[in-house]
Amino acid sequence: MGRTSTTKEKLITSAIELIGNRSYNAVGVQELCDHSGVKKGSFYHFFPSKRDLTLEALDTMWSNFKEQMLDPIFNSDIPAFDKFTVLINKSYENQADAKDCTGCVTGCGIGNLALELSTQDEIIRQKIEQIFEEWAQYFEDVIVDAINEGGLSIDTDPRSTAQAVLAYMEGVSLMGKTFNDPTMITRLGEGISKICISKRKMALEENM
Amino acid sequence: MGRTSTTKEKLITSAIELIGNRSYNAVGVQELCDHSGVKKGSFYHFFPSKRDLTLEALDTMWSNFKEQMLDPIFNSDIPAFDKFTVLINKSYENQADAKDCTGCVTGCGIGNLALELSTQDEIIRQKIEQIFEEWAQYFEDVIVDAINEGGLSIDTDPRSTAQAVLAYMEGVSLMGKTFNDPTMITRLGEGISKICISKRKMALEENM
DNA sequence: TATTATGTTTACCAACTAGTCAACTATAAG
DNA sequence: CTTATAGTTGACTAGTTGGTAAACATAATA
Repeated sequence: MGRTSTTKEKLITSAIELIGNRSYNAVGVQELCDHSGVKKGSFYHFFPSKRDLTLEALDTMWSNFKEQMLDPIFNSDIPAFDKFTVLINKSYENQADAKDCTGCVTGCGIGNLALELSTQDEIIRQKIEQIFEEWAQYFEDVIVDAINEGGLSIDTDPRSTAQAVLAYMEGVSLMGKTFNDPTMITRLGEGISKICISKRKMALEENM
Repeated sequence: MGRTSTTKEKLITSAIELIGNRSYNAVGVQELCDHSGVKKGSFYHFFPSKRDLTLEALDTMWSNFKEQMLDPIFNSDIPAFDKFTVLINKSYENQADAKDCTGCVTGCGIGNLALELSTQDEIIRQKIEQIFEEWAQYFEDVIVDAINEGGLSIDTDPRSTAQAVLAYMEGVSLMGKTFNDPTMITRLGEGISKICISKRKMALEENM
C-alpha cells in the first residue's frame, strides 16, 4: 500500500556517478538530491545518512561490476589465461569512455572509496574488504583452472596469486587515474600474466 | 628583519599527519590549526588556501620519502634485485607502526591523495604524476643495473617495467589499507620480482 | 634604539554541511 | 470509496566550512 517510486534507485545511481567521479567527501547530500531531482526530505526518508546511501551504492556498484564485467568474462569459455586480457581491455574501454565523457580517468570506484574511507569508516572498510575477497575469488578460480590445464605451474599458490593480481589491477587503475591516461591500463595490464608465474619456475629460468 | 617562526613547518607536518591518516576533504583548516597550535589567521598568512598547503605537504612527503626510504636503499650497494625486497620490508614496518599507533594501516600518503584528488584538482594531479615519474626512475635505474649484471633478460623494457612495479606497490598498499593488515604488504610484496621477468623468458618457460 | 618587515591574534563572514520535522499528497489494497 | 501506508515537500536547525581583515606584537637589522 501507499505510493511507489524510483527515488531510492535514482539516489543510488547519482551516488555512483557523482562520488565515482569525485569523492565521498567532495559530494554533499544536497548535490546528490539536485542531481536526482529529489528533495532532501525524500533523501532522509530512504536513507538514515549519506553513509548509508554509500553503503548501498557500494552494493550496487559491485553487482553491476559482476554483471557487466566479471560474470560475462569469467563464466565464459574464453581460455583461462585470456580472461585477464579481456578484463583489462574492457577496463580500458570504460576508462577511455569516462575520459571522453568527463575529461578524467576515474579509476575503480570501489578502490577509490577504499583508499578514501578505510581509515575513517570501519563498516565501509569491511564491506570493501569483503568485495575484494569475492573479486579475488573470481581470479583464484581461473588460476586453478590454468593450473589444471597445465598452463600454470603446479606450485602456484592460487589464493595469494589472485590477491596479487587484484592488487596489481587496482594499482594500474591508480596509475591510469593519476596520469589521466587510459592507455596506461592496457600497457601495464599486460604485466598480469607475469604475476601468475610461480616462484619455482622463476628460479629455474634464472639458470638459463 | 621581522620575526621568525616554525609555524609553516608545523602546519605542513600536521597536514602530512592528519590528511595522511584520513583524507584531504575529511580534514579542515581549523583542525589543521588546532593540531599545530596555530591560529587560523596565521594559517592564511603562510598559505593562500588549504590546497596550497597540500601542494607543499606533497613536496615534503616526497622528499622525506626519498631521504628516508629510496635514497638509502637505491644508492646503496645492496644487490640490484634485493633492493625491492628491502623497500617492501621497510614499507611493512612503516605500516605496522602506523597500525600500532593509530589502529589503521594508512597506506601510501601520495597514492591516497592521487586517488582522492586527481579528478578534482589538475595541479595536484600533475604534481603527483611528476612524483610518480621520479619514483619510477629509481626503479628503472635498478632494473637497468639488473639487466647489465645479467640478473634480468636483455629484452626487458626498463621503463614500463618500472611503472609496473610502482603500480604493483601502490596496489599492494591499497590492499593493505583495505584489509587493515600490514602483513599483506610483505606477503604480496614478494610478487615484485615476477613483474620484472621479461615476456620472452615467460614464453620460453612455457615450453618446460 | 628606532625602523620595518614579519608573524600573531581576534573577530568576523557568507556559504554550506548533514540532518530534522511536521504538514501534505498520492495510491495500493481492502 | 475509504483508509492505511508510503512517499513528497519546504522550511528549519545547529554546527562547520574555507577564507578575510585589521589591529597588534616581536625581533632582526640599519
